[in-house]
Amino acid sequence: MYSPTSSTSSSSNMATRQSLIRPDYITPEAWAKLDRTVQLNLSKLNSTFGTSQTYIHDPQTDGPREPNPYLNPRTQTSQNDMIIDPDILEQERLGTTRSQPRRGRGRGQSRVPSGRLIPQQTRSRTPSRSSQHQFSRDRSRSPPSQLPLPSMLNEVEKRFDAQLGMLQEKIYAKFSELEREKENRSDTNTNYRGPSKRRGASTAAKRAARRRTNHKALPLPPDDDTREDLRMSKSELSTSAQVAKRCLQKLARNKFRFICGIPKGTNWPCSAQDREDDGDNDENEDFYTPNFLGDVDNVENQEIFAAVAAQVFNDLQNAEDVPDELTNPDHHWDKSTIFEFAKTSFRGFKEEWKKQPEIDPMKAKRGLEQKRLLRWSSRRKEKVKRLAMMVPAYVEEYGVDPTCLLDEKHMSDEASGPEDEDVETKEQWKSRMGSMMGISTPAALMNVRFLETIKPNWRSDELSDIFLTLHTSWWVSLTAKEREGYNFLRVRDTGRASDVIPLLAPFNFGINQRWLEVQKSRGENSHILMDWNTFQDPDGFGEGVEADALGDEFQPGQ
DNA sequence: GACCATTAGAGTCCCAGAGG
DNA sequence: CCTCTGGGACTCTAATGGTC
Repeated sequence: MYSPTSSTSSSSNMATRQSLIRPDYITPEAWAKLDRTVQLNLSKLNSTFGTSQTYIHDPQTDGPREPNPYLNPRTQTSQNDMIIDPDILEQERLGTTRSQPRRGRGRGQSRVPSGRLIPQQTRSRTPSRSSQHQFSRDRSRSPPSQLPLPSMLNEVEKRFDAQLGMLQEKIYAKFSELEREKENRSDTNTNYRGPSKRRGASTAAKRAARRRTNHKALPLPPDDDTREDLRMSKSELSTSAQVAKRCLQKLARNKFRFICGIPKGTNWPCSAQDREDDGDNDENEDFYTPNFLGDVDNVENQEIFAAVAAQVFNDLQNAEDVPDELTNPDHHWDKSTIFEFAKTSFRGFKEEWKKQPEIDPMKAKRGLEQKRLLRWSSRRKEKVKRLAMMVPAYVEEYGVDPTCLLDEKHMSDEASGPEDEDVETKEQWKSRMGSMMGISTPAALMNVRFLETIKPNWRSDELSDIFLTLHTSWWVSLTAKEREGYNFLRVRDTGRASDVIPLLAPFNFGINQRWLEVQKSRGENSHILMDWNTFQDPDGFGEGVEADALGDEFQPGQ
């Protein structure tokens, strides 16, 4: 790239003779005080990264073949490591010139002049222009090119044309999108005076426009603040946007599994190598394998995210395939949204991958424990719902309302397997449960499943009795047919108990005081038990019975 | 970003009833 | 008798939010 200070002359005289260009961010006073060398360097930087000063081409000092660098950016794109700022070409197409700094640019970046080339840092394999300039003296010692100058120029021109062709495709695609946005605007705003549709569009853009006419319009990028971006966190989204986000996330997740060839319920491979060693190479070689040792920034993983984004986005190009949840024009999402969702899925899959015994035995064990806790938790919640249904009957029979006692944390747990499979196998456990229920034949055992009730040691017999009364009342209320629907048999009083302390202190009467004394003497759970024995019994229960009896002459059990 | 607990929702299993 | 459908209970998966 030509710059005012990149004269072909290498003599120091030439350098000092050159007109040094003061960057406009340095005042003339400050400039005058600077060392000549510093001025030269700043001048070079200014010319390389942009200046607002107008440079008039002087054939006498610049040479007859050197173009004015700021007149036509296309003439400067013969380097592989440079790309054209798409906005520039877009402006050229529109015949407009940007006179204001671009929106969203930082202060320093806004100094970049219109029409300059921007370094393509991520792909650059050759030193940037500025660094080449800095080492121009070294370069001058390198052997001269074997190509004569006109051939070199032709070669450069060819490379430029090829690169420009690709860039134009991308730019016109973007431009077409902008056009579509304007079309949409013009539907609601008849005062729109933008370029007429299709005029000047390339063949590619026209083809794209024709394709679009057959497709359902996808959400456009937000042009104002009213559209909800599905990348926002769930709590920040409206209900409909949450539904859309869930839908798109699911599409990304399913596509992720699909292109990796790992259906739901299948373990993720430990590595690509393991997968190859697994046997059917022909089958596996078509699939991506995530690198779970890496994170979301890993190049291999990013490739997968990009593939997921591209394929999901492509799948949604047909109107028939777009789920209703994703057709709301008030929601914004695009390929980058799907890319982000693929990252989210990856994180989940990585956790899943880690929970394999061969990857992390401890985590695998913990994962199984988590699943068990989840099952138990959902059973406790279901139990509270059932007991709550029987409250009216309880009130009718005993005259007191037990609703305040019903909390999921205070329900006893029910296990569908042995406490420790290393001590007792599942079959042994089932056989033991069967014998307690009077079922001993293997054939009969085949058809039943058991839930072993675990006695919570912290709970008093009085509170346990109330829950049992409610539960029995619910069970009796069912028809024989309904009871048959519950194919789990509950086994009580097996001796299995738990010292797990609920994180919600019960009413005083609900506490097993002997257990509490032992726990307090140990001291290890004193921080959890701080507020235990501080909740006075409600009317009709525990000490509340006496108070209630004095007031209402009521006795429990009436 | 890892880890964990919680949550929503989908999947699975079993059964009953309707209809051919 | 077979198939389909719907419902309930239970289980599992994946997302989410909070904390570190």
